[in-house]
Amino acid sequence: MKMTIKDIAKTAGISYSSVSRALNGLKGVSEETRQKVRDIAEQMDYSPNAVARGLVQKQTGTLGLIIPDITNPFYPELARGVEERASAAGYNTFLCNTNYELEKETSYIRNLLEKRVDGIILAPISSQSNFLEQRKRMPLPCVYLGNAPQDTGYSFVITDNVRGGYLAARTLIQKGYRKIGFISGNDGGWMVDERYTGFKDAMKRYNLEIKDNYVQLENWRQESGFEIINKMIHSGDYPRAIIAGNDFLAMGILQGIKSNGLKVPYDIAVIGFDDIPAASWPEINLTTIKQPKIQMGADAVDVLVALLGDERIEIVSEPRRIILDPELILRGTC
Amino acid sequence: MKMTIKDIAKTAGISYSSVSRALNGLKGVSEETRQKVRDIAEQMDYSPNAVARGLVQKQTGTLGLIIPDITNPFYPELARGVEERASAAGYNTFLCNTNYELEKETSYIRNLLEKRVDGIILAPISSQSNFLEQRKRMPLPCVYLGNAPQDTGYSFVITDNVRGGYLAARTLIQKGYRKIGFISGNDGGWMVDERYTGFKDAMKRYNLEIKDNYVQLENWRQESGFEIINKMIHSGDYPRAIIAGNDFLAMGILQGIKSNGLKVPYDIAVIGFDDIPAASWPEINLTTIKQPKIQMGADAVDVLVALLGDERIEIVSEPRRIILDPELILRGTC
DNA sequence: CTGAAAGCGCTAACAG
DNA sequence: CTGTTAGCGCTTTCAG
Repeated sequence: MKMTIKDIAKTAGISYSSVSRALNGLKGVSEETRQKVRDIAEQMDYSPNAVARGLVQKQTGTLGLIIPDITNPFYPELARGVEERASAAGYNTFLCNTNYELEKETSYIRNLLEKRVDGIILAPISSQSNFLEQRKRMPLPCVYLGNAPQDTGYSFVITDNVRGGYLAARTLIQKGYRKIGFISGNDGGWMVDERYTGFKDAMKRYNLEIKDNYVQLENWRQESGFEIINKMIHSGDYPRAIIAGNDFLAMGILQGIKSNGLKVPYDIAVIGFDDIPAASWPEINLTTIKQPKIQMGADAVDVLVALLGDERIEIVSEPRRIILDPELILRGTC
Repeated sequence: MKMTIKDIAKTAGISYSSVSRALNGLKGVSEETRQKVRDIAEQMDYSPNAVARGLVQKQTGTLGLIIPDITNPFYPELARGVEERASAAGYNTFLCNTNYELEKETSYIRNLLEKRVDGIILAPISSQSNFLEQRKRMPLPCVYLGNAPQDTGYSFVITDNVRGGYLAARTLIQKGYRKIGFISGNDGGWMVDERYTGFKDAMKRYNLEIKDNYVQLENWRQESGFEIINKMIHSGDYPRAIIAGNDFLAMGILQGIKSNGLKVPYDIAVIGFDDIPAASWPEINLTTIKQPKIQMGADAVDVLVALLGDERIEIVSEPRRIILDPELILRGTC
């Protein structure tokens, strides 16, 4: 049977509050009893009940990570970053896969609320994601990760997507490309808008025109990249360089280009976003704008923990906004 | 402030035990009061406290998933399978990344124990993984996933690795290859032994010799695949076909072969293991032995839930052993 | 059908 | 330094 603090107290012949003190390293016990208690605990293979503790302390030492799909290579690194940092900070992480379904996202939030997680890290699907818009406020400390509303009062950790878009475009422009296209998924999130804004900024800055038919905002499926570029090429009027909304899409585009007998980057250059692991494989070798994914995950935890700290001392904390720098990773596709 | 069952009771003017019954759909309340309670709960935005419930029921509705590395493309699908099924069964999943460190695995187990998870799904690093060997018994329902000891009394879900190894070898042999090598990581897990056994079986069955220098059991890093094949090729005596311990290694081998100016499969054929997503990308196009990863994850949850069911009715359950069929996925590398 | 009461395992005042 | 006591929010007998 599972041992409790009372069992220890009994065999030690002391009160169980003393046991609690001893085990938790609180002052108010002699070194002697402390050691005795520890010995007994060890020997009885005692395992403190975090559930009971959570009930009284109103802190569970757990947090929820909500992501669209762990199977999408962008998210594992994010998850790794948060899990690692969370664990180091004494938190356990609930993994929640929404499978891109808004409804699941909502139900997970409710679910995590019931489990009384201390906070939530949310990598949202789209801008409709926010619980907050639909109901009142998120009733729990929450930090947006990767994709976030910058104007509402929420904490977030993102990379500077505007700058990323700008960087991508500028790189292409400086390499001499003039006819530049932009192909991306469009889930109604904030991220795409930001990246597109950066792209537009650069084009404007260098007095280049953005042709409407060079811009396609559809979805994130790889095949969709294939099809779009294919259609562009067949139309006879296609850009000399393309910025893809993420690496996955870029890979589809790469395949589409090659399947038309064209060469990358000689006929069409491509630059992706995120720098998923595969981008660095020799077979792919994709130039891309890197997001520091593990860092982002870790930072999100730091932000959340800080928020929790504020809350504990009853401060209504200012939202913390962290915007990390993207990095151009030059490889073979541009 | 957070509402409790008592608040509801007060505003409804009834006892809080009735509220509990009403909310939990237990019999013993009139439809009338039940509806009233539900309305109030809804309107007060009541969220039941799973921690408190967990304390009394001694079930938390959570489970732990321990894996080496979510960043390794084999695991996300496993994780997806368990998370999805767990969620459907009413469980939340703690994600625990051991980063291939035995010590972390052990500390996570202790940690999960304290959190009073209902059970653990363990994708172990090596055969030393088992808590069980070191201490007495895993003090909690546990199912091994992917890599498991078949002789001890534990439940597990794996694919038939012996058959997988056999399948890989037979495929190669039937295609006419005679000089076949085996390159794999060797972490002291059971999986590699099983696959190698299958390989040996097939070679024996077809009266083929296994040359010692064609077998290299080192580690799982991709570069290691590159280096090993490189060395083999330079030695002048190299196999005409290679079975790789997993797809990642196979990719390294592929790169090594190409970097030597040799062609796949004409000069050397390659067959991998697992069928990670990248294996199906046109740029990789790797023939491989597929593990039904999502299925495995889901099955592991089913097994665990069954175990928990047994436990609840105080049955010492027989270990459940699920061995799934691997599948040959023929692509371009053999 | 409903209420009262005990208690899950622990922490946190409060006395001594 | 130590023990007593009162809950945390809920489920679950046990009476009524």
